[in-house]
Amino acid sequence: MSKSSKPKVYQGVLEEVRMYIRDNHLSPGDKLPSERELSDKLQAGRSSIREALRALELLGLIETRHGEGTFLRSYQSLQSVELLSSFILLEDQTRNELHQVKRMIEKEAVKMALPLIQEDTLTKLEAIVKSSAPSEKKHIDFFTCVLQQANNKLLLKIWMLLEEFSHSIDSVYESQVFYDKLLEIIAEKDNNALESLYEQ
Amino acid sequence: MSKSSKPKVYQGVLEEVRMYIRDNHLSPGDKLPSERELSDKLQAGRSSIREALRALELLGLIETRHGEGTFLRSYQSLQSVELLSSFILLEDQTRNELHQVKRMIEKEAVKMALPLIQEDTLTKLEAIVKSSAPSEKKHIDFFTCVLQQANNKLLLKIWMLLEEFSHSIDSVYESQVFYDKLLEIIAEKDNNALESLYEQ
DNA sequence: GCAATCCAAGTGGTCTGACCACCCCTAATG
DNA sequence: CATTAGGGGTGGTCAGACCACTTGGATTGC
Repeated sequence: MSKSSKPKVYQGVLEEVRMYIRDNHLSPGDKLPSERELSDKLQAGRSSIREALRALELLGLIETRHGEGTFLRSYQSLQSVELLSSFILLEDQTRNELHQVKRMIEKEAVKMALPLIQEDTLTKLEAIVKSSAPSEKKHIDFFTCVLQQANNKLLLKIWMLLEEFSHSIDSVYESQVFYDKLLEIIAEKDNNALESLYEQ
Repeated sequence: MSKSSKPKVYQGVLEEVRMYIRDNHLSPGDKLPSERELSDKLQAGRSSIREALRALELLGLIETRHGEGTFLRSYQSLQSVELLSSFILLEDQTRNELHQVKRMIEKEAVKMALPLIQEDTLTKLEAIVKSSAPSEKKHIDFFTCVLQQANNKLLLKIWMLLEEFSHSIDSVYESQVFYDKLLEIIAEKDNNALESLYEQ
């Protein structure tokens, strides 16, 4: 007759830990009680405690240091994004969609970076384009640089993940002419030309 | 002399499980090997297996049914959203990045969908915009529809993920005027106007 | 023959206790 | 006084034991 399943211990632990953090006003960097202590206080087996802590760790909410303890951690790592993305990509990585999304991000990254690009970055990009490296490395170097300028770590991370996956699936990169034009567009900060370049 | 810490078993298990899913072409709903079987195959204690599975469960990537087994699950919602939001307040920087990326995807999704949008979809969007639903639901409905038309499941998933994060943290949505204009742009399939609308 | 029932096997859920590896601090050592 | 050895605390891992729940086939009763 029951509809909802029995709550699991580790979920209760998550709740308790959260309250502990709130009630003790813990800030990033502060230490949490040890696993054995939590096990004691919360009346739960150490393994259940660990299941909860491991989950929090994977989410990037805490950090454990062997021999030292478990510490609260500021959430900026974007760690969970990485994991989630990789599983999302597992499901149906149709080449076309992947390629389309990646290309879109690259285009928009350039657009974001445009107002922020300085002379030195430009020379750096130029060097990359003119180098004799394989087109794959060239591509990665180029857009890594652009994305850094775009000043959005989240976007950078997403792009790197897509890049990695696309690398293991197919390897379609742009032509030399493409990069030349792109460089020109960046130098002149021409938004419309950028759009047209990516139209094709 | 080693600098990087020893990799933990449960992290290896995560990797293995991911590969297992890929190599066996598992789809959402399919069953994973039992904990004991994994423990056997991967040469790891059952508790380590469980730490990995619990983490995946918290992320909403798998579902475990007592007495039945563990199943792959299509990404629906983070079990952990409340955790994330109540635990840590995202840094401003990250928050902005999130918002920026999400907005960018929405814009590009419209662009992708433009050539594919039919009369009936347009009426549907119109209904959403004119509805009296809270702006949050309106936003989600609107872009879910757009993203479906854009015909790129990957982008849809990425967007849903971001939307969920953003939802638990801040709730800045667009104004009514914004949607009206957007609708008009879609009706007229005006790419340039779209860019300008999103400039601000 | 067919339906209802029961039970054993398989699975997740949890706890306990035992080691190991690692970090830190302190007391003994030189 | 500096160095070192050791002990205690902490996370990391494993093995084994139960329990609770689901399922499906064997058994039973009609």
